[in-house]
Amino acid sequence: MVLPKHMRLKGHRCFDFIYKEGSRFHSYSMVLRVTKANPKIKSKAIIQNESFAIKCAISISNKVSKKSVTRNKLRRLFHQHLSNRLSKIHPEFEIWAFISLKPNCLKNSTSSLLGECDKLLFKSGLA
RNA sequence: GAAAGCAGGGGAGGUAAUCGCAAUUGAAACUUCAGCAAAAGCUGAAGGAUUCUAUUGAGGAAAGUCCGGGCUCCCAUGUGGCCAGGCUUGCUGGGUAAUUCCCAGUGCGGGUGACCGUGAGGAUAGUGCCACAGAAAUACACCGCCUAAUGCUUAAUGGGGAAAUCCCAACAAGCAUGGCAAGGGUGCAAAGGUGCGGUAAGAGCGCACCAGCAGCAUCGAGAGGUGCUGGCUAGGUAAACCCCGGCUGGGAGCAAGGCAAGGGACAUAAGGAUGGCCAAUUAACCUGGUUCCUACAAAAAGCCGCUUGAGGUUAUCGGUAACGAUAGUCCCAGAUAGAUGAUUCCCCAUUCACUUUUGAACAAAAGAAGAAUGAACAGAACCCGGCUUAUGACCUGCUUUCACUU
Repeated sequence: MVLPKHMRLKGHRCFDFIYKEGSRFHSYSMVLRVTKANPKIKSKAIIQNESFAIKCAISISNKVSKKSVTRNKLRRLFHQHLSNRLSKIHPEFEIWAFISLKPNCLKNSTSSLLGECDKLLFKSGLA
């Protein structure tokens, strides 16, 4: 299962913004960045008359694995997990979240990775 | 029956269900704009983080980015020829848009064979290099072999002489001049190889066979094949320079490039004008601000390019084949922080254990309730054609060798 469209983060400017402004939460095998949304940066084409949601993105670099198959599997795993956890939450304003995996994350099993992800989400106050 | 060789097929099972994602078609509602209308509203256009419906949704290598193109932009460019430069370009003929690719052959090498491999012009155009070793590497005689020739010494023996330490001839031995390239040794390589003859010893010196070269005849479209004759033939390296033949505008790559919108504004940076004005502080210096000049970007965000193409597929014809021609038919991913996933039951397939029958046993056949598994390599990013590398189970065809039976 993949994240639905309204929960995805898009556009290069958004990522630049979150890299600069986001508050960071570290763990052994990943980094979570969270900010409030910056509506100025959003693409003009998108008209915001919807209820606010948490927008997520995941970055898995080539250093994690050179094979795109394993990267795809990790991405799908995280997408499914995040959509299960965060789809029911409706915050008062829009929040952007961004998880980047560190190169050593393949040493852990998938269930422990998801556990780490839950801890970080709790730490940041999202869940 | 066994062991092999070659060529293919086929690649997360199913016209399954539910949920989810991407693209597209259609419908509905919504939003915006325009027009009409007194108003409610109606009509038209556009839009997408809405809803519903339908269709489609990754590979044989999508990979490596090693070649060749298409396409796009920049630079150069009148046309033709010659020269220079560049090219791992190099047996022959064909195929292709093109190639370092493919097909069919030739030569050479490997295999009992089916078959496989092949970086296959020139070393007699020239220049260079060949360490170490070895006497000598484009030239030789260290060891060795030889006394036929010439010279010298000794000289059995024979002859002459009255005799002599005399003279003549001379078997044999030794030495020198010389002959040899057989053998030894060195080395990747030592003046074609093996054998017989021949010789003082040897040597293509002669002969036979083999290798190479040249000429002639003949077969073939050609690379080349076969036969005859001749003389007797000097290692390697051209991925050393080079010679010969062939080909050849250069560069960047879809983040190519184009369009729309927006704009020389705001902001930033460095300096100059020994400029003007203002401030600290009256003048000069200095510092800061402002003005003017210069540079830079936001810009990888929207749309196009973008997937109808040297396309797939079927039939017929031509061709040994690669491939080509004609006709019919089909439309089959197009994302841009980047879509293909998850769950479930049934069916199917394989394996395991189970039952029955045949059977001494191994095993074979049938059966149906059950369990496990549904795989390896691997993920499109402008598009094609090749090459290379990775890859589990299964299936098909042709051929070879060996063994057995008839």
